[in-house]
Parts: sequence; C-alpha cells; structure tokens
Amino acid sequence: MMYEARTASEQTRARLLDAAREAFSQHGFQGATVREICRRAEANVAAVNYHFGSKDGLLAEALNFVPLKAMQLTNVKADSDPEVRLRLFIRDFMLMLLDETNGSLPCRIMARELADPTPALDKIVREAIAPLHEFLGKLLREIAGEKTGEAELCRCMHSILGQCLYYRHSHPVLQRLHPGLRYGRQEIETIAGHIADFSLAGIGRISGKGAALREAQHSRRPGRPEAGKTTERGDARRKIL
Amino acid sequence: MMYEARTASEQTRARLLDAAREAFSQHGFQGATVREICRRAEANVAAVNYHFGSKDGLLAEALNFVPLKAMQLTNVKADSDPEVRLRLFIRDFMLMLLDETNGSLPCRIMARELADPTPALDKIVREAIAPLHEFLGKLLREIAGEKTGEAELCRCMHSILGQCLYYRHSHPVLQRLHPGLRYGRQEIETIAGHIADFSLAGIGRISGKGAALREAQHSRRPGRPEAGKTTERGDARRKIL
DNA sequence: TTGTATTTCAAACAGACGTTTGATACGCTG
DNA sequence: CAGCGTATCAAACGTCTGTTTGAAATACAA
Repeated sequence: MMYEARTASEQTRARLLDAAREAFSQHGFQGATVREICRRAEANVAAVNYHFGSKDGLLAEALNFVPLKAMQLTNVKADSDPEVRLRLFIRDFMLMLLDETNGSLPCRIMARELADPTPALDKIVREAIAPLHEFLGKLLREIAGEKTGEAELCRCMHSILGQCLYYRHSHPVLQRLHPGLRYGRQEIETIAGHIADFSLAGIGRISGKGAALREAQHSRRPGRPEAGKTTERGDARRKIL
Repeated sequence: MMYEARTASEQTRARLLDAAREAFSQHGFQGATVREICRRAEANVAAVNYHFGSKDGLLAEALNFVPLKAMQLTNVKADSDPEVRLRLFIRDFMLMLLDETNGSLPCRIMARELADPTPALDKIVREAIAPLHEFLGKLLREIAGEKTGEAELCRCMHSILGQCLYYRHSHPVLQRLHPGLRYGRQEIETIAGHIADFSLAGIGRISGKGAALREAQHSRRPGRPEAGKTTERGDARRKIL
C-alpha cells in the first residue's frame, strides 16, 4: 500500500493490515473476527498471531494516522485566514470520514472506537485525538479571539467535531430514514460547507456578543446570589417556568 | 420500576429488564452478556430465554421510549416561542443522554446502537428516531421560516443532534483527555445552553442570509455553467487554490 | 546441494457465548 | 391436602472466539 512489499512475508503482512483496516472500520474491533480478516487477506488463521502477536497487536499496527497529521500540516500552510482554514479542515476531515474512494480507514476505526474503549484507545487518543484537539483549538482561538474563555472555546470544538462525526456515526440510521442515501464527492462538499457556515455563525455568537448577552440576561434577575461555582448559563427553563 | 410487580415472576422480569438496560447502555448489545445480566438481576442464566425468548427479545422489551415521547409532548405545550422550545428540547435531551440520576437508559442504548445495526435497530428507528426527527423538523421549520430549503433544514437538524450525541458518544475519550470530568446537573445545563446558542446562530445564518450569500458568491464567477445537479456550495477550497 | 531459519498450514485447544434440557421448587386452585 | 401449571435451577449443549501447536513448505546462505 505505502511501498512495494518485497519479500513474501512483507506482502502477507501488508495484506493482513489492509484486510484488518477494512474489517475493523466496517464491524468494529469486537465485531471483526480474525478468521474473516485472514480469509480476506488469503492467509492462514495463524498468520495474525505469527506476524502481530495478537488481534490487539494487529489493531495497533493497522492504525496509521499519518494522513491525518499531514492534513493538519498542509492546512497550516494553506492560507492565512483562519476562517478559510477552518473550512478546509472540515472539508478534509469529512472526506476522510465519508469518502469511499480515498477515505482514511484508520480515521473511521477511530470514529468507531470513540464510544467503547479498546486496548488501542490510549494510542488513538495520544497519537490522533489529542493532536487533533490541539490543532483545532489553536485554529478556533484565532477565529474567536483572545477574549473567549477556554471552556467556551472547547465547547465550540466539540460542536464542530460532533457535527462531523455524526454523519459517520449515524450512517446506518440515516440510510434507513432516507433510502438511497450515498455520500458522493458532491454531497460531502455540500455537507462540509453547511457545517462550516453553521459553526462559524455559532462561534461568532459565542465569541462576539456572548459575554455581553449573558451579562444582560443575568442583570435581568439582579437578586441572584451566584448559586454554583461555574454557573455561566443553563437557566433556559427557569426563565419561563 | 414503572409499577409494582406483584407476582414473583413479574418481579424477575422487571429485575432482568433493569439489569439489561444497565448492561446494554454500558457495554452495548454485543458487549453485554446474558450471564452478567442474570447475575446482576440475581436470576438464573435460563431466565432470559424463559421470559423473553432470546437475548434479542430482551433488548426489544428493554427499549422503552415513553419518556422520550412524553418529553416531546410537554415541549409542544411548554411555550409558544419556537426558540425557547428548542432550548428546552436540547436541555431535556442532554439530560436524558448524560444525567446519571434520571438519565433515560433506552436513549443511551439508542445512542450506542446508532452506529452498528442490531436486530432491534428497525424498532429504534421506527419508534424513537423517526418521530424525533419529525418533531425536531417541525420545530426548526418554525424557527427557520418557510423560505429555507428542506435539505438545509435537515442538515441543521443533523448539526444539533450531532452536537448532543457527541458528548455521550465520545465520553470515554473526553474522560481521558480531561481527567476528573463528570457530568453534573450544572455542567449539563451549561453544555445544553452552549449547543442552543451555537445552533440558533447557525440556523440564523443558514435561513437568513444563506441564500443571498451563496448567490453573491456564485455571481463572482459568472462563467460557471451549473456543473452538478445539486451544487449548492462546497467550493471553499477551489476559491483559494 | 545441504543445512538452517523463516513462513505457512491444517488441526486442535481452551474459553466464552447464547441457548436448551430435565429435574426440582414454588404458588395457586379445587 | 392433592394436583397442576408455572417458575427456577444446575448442568450441559453446540458454536464461535482468539490462540497455540507441530509438521510441512519455502527461502536463503554456505
């Protein structure tokens, strides 16, 4: 895949890794069986344990986040306008998650394994998610400005990642609700554009008039004695009850 | 749970259902074992098959979306302002997904099973997700107005649901990134408030100047011959390359 | 070619899984 | 109390899982 495997052993390794990425991204770590992976790789059942020690070891080696990091590097150098770079990031990330032709299987495995911990989750967090959060955090800081609180910025990050991951995560359900749904290049770009528009508006409100708005809301009920430590908001219901 | 079980058999059934909801929401359908459920319910291993026919049957009966529907009903009657009702919806939905004290286990099971199809996914889609989409669709239509396209409105819905589900879905990862994270009542209300603010701003941009903005952008490159059928946007990169 | 190390293979292993069985204990009606 | 249907139980069933084994095949150096 990445380079020509010269010896027969290296070819077997490569075939196993490809088959494993395919199977893990489709059925999850638990759902994918060693036997099916070996069948797809045209290798013996014992091959996984011979080459990778165990199923866990196979997963660990199948995870390759180089494309994800490369995407972040090219993004930094792409444009000086942080809003444009956010649009690019969302677009590239969605292509990795959804595009059938050049989708990054490790990213899909990552998306699958977010929910239920796998022996490899620590590696995923360390090598993929933590750097991704750092990258996206800096980018959002440029857009939102220095006055926005760290917690609010973090929640904006979650809003963006949540929107992106939703389309991969809920794909089986969306397919049942809208039969005939398929993610072509065109649809993915449309979705990415929507998420970017939606999120830039959201960041604008949170970073712009956010603090002022909240202040005004609080002062409408001036007798409030600062109940919790981190009140911030969350009193939408009380306002109308 | 819902009413006092009178006979011993009904008590066993109720204990099995409670234990199943707990186990399924924690480990997923595949991950939860019949043996562990029966151990938690202090029942024999054969009890599941005696009372529910199979593990699948147990899942089907464990799913109970009455609280979810009740939430939608009370929401409709709560206020006339659709923006306030969206705030309430997000708040109540997040409490169902995250609050330890009165969280709705069936909703968490639903969130878990979105990704990989289960024998019960059809029931989940029919009884929970489809009605939820219909409810939220109508609510967003009130907010966005009649001029917003159906596809754009649908994407707004996905943006909101994606943000909400992210916190449940990615909880294991977020916990590793931010040790000591816990979702108390206060934090959940803060998060729900953020998602509401963020989303209302997003809807405002999409429904308001969305069409006009897009029109202006297209007319900047007037020689474009309407390439695809549903172009809409997705040309963020081409703009700068 | 011979010898040695590496790689593949069919077969079997031990354990966990959902499910079934037949006997036993229980609760109720007559 | 006797009788009967229901509910529970320990034990086993068959299947699937990841993994191990020892022999066979292959590749490569002397």
